[in-house]
Amino acid sequence: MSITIKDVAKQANVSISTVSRVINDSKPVSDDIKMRVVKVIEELGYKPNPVARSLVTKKSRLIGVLIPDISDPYIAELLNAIEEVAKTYDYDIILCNSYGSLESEEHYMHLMQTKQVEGMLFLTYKLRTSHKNFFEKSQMPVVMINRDASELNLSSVSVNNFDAVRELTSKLFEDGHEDIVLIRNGKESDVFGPSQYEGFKQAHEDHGKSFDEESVYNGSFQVKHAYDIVRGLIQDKKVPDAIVATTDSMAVGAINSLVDGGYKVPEDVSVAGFYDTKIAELYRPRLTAIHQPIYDIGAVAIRLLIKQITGEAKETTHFYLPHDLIERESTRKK
Amino acid sequence: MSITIKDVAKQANVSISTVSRVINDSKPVSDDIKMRVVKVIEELGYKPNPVARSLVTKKSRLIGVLIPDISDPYIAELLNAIEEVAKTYDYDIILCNSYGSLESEEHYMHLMQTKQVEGMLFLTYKLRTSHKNFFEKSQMPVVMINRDASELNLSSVSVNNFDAVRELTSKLFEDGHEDIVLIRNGKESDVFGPSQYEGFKQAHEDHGKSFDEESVYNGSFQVKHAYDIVRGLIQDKKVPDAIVATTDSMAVGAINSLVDGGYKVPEDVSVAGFYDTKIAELYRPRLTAIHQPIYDIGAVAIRLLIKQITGEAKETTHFYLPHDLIERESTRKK
DNA sequence: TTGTAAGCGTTATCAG
DNA sequence: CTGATAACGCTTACAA
Repeated sequence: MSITIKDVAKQANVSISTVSRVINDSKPVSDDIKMRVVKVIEELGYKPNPVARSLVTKKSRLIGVLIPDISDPYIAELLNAIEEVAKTYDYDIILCNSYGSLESEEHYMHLMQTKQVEGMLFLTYKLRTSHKNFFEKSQMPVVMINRDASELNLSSVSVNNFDAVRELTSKLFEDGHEDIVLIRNGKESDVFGPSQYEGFKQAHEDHGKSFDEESVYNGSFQVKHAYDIVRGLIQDKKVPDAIVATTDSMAVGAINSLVDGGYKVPEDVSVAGFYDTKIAELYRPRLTAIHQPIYDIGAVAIRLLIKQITGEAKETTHFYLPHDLIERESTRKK
Repeated sequence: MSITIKDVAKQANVSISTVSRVINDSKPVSDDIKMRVVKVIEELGYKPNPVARSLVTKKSRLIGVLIPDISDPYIAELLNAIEEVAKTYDYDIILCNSYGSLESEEHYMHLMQTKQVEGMLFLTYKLRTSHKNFFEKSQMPVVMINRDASELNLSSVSVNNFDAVRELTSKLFEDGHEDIVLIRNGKESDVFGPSQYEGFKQAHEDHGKSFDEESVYNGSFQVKHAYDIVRGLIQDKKVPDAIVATTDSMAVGAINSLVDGGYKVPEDVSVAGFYDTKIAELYRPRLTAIHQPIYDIGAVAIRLLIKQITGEAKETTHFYLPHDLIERESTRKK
């Protein structure tokens, strides 16, 4: 039997409403009574029962975070930020890992509703109609990560993927590479796919290069996939000058494949990654990559969500956070 | 205004108790009434309010998971398992990331209590008295991960770290290495430190080698730390034949340091890791490492916890899961 | 400024 | 088998 507001009231010789008032300081309470109550609370070690509280206030102080893969280092770092700032606002996180399966996502979206989370952070590999429908129906505050969700009339935060890929590709052209291949997350996945694709194309245009659809490969987030794609390239004797991967681990997969096939990186082929997760610095050669302010993306997203929950933010907005091009050892000037 | 049990009762022309009964099928309800109610529930899309439910049943269907670092790949994989099996039992996870800070851990442990989680999974770098006190007071079911917690009278699951290090070190001796160094997580951290240390020592004894305290270095979970330790070794011209790191990323840090210092791995020095996380296969040279059934550890832990919650498991037990020695390219026979 | 009492949406007890 | 009704612990009008 835990100790309740009643116990405190009795012990302090006041009504429970008074106790409630001092807990929330929602209404004026005379100083002496307040002190008395506070003292009793301390003595008894009373903690308000959040469940009872939620029942009446309809607020759970819970935020749902729906992501496709916890073990993705990018997502892990995001989570660090989310968790940390949520804590400072006294919110807790309910974590849901969908493995990218739509079924799972749907399951969780409903769960969130019934669990009365106050808002949710959403990161998906592929955005679908059923997501859209859900967000429209449930009036729950949502912010989307790593994707511009203005089309859904949702707030979101990400880097500008178009610019990032364009910049990275351009840099490679400027370094004297002619034949560049893009390995991106499966065609299916259009999280940031479209604009990355466009950025890649744009860079060709910028440098007066002809663009060939064939130079874009659709991998997946799996390392092995990138590995296999490059192995295919080697077998077909279509090894390019440079490879842009839209994930650090895909870049690593590509490099491994190249090395296993007898090529040197960056001497024979330049390879660049995306995100700049820990492995970029850890792997040898160190990865040239687009650095994303991952922690900040998470932090901005959760703050934005909390503002929406409290009503401080009304309009939906999209935040683009700045990225950087970090040159390391996996690319070179020709 | 969400739809409640009352609405269903009214619509179906029964009392709310009847509705409650069909929801939980806690008591017999005649078939026709049951059908009527079910139908109304479907039509109205009624979902019981878990908060109200919790208030009366004192059950939250929430499990707290307290860990020191989400972005540690080992922990991320653990989380995958935890999350996945929790879902099948219809529990949700509240995730708390302490960054290894005791203060944070204490904060969260109390939070768990007030949030009425039904049980918790606990993973810490260092076990302290205040943890012990907490677990004793709160009668909450707890299972400890990666550490034998029998001394706290708590259930736990891990591999046998003593055996694992002993085996790995022995293998290195058998391969002809003489001078082996152990780089483990900081001395402070005694998660698995003591028994790993003992295992290392035991291997020396097993092979009739003299053991020198000096061959044990206390790093931290940080890659950089391992890197620096090895750099120090190089500067002091005390480069050993082989290095055992108690973490894959520490092994990578060690190798990087060696390579940057002009040594070849495994030609000059053999380096072995621990855990066998993704990077072991990704990095070149591929890491020789102790493989841990990480997913299984998580899965067993959460199942055990749930059993404790439901009362199926009464006794506290410690599970040792089997490990493997995976030989790859970062070590060699001399 | 303080207290009384009516909920919040369920489950559970107890009659019928 | 079914229906009132009392909790659960708290917030919040409404009175005093």
